[in-house]
Amino acid sequence: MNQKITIRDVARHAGVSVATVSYVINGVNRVSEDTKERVLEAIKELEYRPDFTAISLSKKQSKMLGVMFELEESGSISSIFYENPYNSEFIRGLEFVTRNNGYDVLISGVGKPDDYKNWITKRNLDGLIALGPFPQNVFKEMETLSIPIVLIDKYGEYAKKYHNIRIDDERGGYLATKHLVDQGHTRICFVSPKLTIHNPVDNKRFLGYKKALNESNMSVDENLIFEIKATSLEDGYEIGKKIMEYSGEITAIFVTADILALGIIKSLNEHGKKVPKDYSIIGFDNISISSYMTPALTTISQDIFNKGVVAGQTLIDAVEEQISHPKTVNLPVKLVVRESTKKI
Amino acid sequence: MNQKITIRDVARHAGVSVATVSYVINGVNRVSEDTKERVLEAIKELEYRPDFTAISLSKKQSKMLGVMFELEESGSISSIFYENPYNSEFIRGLEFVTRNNGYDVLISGVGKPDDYKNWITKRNLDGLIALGPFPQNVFKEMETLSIPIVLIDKYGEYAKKYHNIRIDDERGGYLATKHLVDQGHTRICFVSPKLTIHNPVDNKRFLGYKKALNESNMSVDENLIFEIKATSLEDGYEIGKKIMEYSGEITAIFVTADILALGIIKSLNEHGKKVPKDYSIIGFDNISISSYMTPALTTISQDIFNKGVVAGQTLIDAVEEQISHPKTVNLPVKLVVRESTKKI
DNA sequence: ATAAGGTTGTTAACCGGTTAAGCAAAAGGA
DNA sequence: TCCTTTTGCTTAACCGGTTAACAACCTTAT
Repeated sequence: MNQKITIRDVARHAGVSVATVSYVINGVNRVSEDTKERVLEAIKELEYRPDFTAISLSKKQSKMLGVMFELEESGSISSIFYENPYNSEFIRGLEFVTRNNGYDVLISGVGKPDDYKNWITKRNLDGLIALGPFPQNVFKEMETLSIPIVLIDKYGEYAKKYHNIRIDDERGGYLATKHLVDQGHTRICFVSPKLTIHNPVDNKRFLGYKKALNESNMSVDENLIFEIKATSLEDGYEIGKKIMEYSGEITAIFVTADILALGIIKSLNEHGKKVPKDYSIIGFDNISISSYMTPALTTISQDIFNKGVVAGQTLIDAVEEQISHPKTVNLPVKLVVRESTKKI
Repeated sequence: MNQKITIRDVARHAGVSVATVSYVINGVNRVSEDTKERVLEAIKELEYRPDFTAISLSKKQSKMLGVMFELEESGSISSIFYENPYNSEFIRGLEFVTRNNGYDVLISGVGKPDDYKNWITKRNLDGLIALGPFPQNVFKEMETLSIPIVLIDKYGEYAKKYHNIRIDDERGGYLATKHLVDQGHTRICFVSPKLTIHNPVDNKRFLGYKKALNESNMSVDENLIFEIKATSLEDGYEIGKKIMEYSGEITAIFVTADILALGIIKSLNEHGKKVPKDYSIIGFDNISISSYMTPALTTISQDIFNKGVVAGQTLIDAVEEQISHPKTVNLPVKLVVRESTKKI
């Protein structure tokens, strides 16, 4: 390979010192128009491209942001991460804004306790986005990190220390349930990951579910709460079977992720049940395929791309010290009625 | 932040020189067991983590691999990239192997001609994977790059200079068409991106389509070739409308991507047509949702995760100089029969 | 005329690692 | 015994940038 062009080559070519070249590149106002032009000329002629690695080392910032989420035992990024287009769409929004600001994004998972800290330190990441659920202890570990952190869809005490981007989950839960209630349903399943203190997102949605029921003088029937292990097609399918095994009456299902709805519907179909004839079903997220399924899925829509954009912008602002105090952004949700729900 | 622990801290703490510490870390066999132990001890005590940035600078290798693909005009990564789970699944396989080898992967798009070269140089990427279609001139540009390159699903003269991972596209096209022919179909649509010299993948699949028809004494009817612009739900939907507008007879459809099939089916349904009653449809790729759609999609399956793994391993081998000459791997395809096709 | 300040540029240390070269002491060979 | 190797460790230059400190020159004010 032909030798790499360095800042020293440029300096020599322009007849100035390396410092001057550096100043020109960084827009430091210490150089005369005259020399600035000569330097710029040299840069162009030599096709000089500053080396990020060297810049990182001396400036102690890498122009790289990390995205962290749960990891499989295998050490592989959870297939669920990729299976659910929600995450892909988020990343797309994120990269849109980071790219336009000269940042690259690195994706990793939370594996062994110390792993991701290692990763952050080694790669000199400038900031971190925490996506998806992970064990509580990770948050404790995070405190020792000295880079800005943006949490996605997190609630709780620990979350207060960081920046937060989330949607109005309670309202989402409420809108979904209300829609079903308005259509005359009274036996409405709630399907979500386990409702624990560690899962406040779904707790909030559950709160909305409960609120809508209560408003119509109904109460939560514990038998209608179904728990999935992970947000995947497979898990949706499995929970669909469970629902089919239930002996009581069910006329509608509220699932906290569109992707789960797909799995559930397959299950129902295999049992000879039709949506929305036999069951109304409403999802959450409004991923792109939702409108292409048959039947098209009624769902609670959130602008996931935009969520990624806001998260990215917030993190960059924090990294570049435009903001210092923890900032929380609440994004709106709305009901999108399609074909999977109908009046009873 | 508490000062970063550097190799000099470790050296001081262990009472040796930095060189010795470096040798210990890199397993250079020049250090006595005794001092090695002291150094290791110091590393542990101080929780020292070598800085990749510094390593990159001096070793001139970044332990980062790039994934390059087409870019939207907006400068954003093509939404299609994320919309099609094919790509996500590939990346998942890729990251599985890179992660286990200490590499991180950076994703970018091909934007302005010079853009991605800039990116590669600036980030000191060790290797590159080229995914998805891009303009011919990019390949010419690539020649000036001095890092190993792995091409995914590429054919043609230019491809011979690089490593290639692909599947047996012709056989895929053949199997799909043969399946439909075996079921008694004679009026079979072929839906794919434009068949040009720049799109050899779909050309190969078309060859298989043609071969299967010819074997049964049928010939290609130009009217049954439908062209989509991009591999997206939206484009599938649009082409579905076109198919509905066609006045001649059609009983089956072969699409070169599952995601397109979803869009087409929606279109058909809106015109009151049912799959597989009115139309048999077969896809390509076997993405995860294919088996969860209604009807479940008959398709040509390729192991996309594995494709990512093989691509990653090949690139790493090339980077680490385990292989020098261009290597080509052909992965198998197979027919997966589900519900979207039936005997006429 | 001189001090003070602004403008434009250079020198050299530094970021945190790697590694060629050098050197002393121990081991091996004649 | 003396010379050559080997072993074990250190010194210092280097990777490609940034930036504090300094210097020379040119204005302007007093």
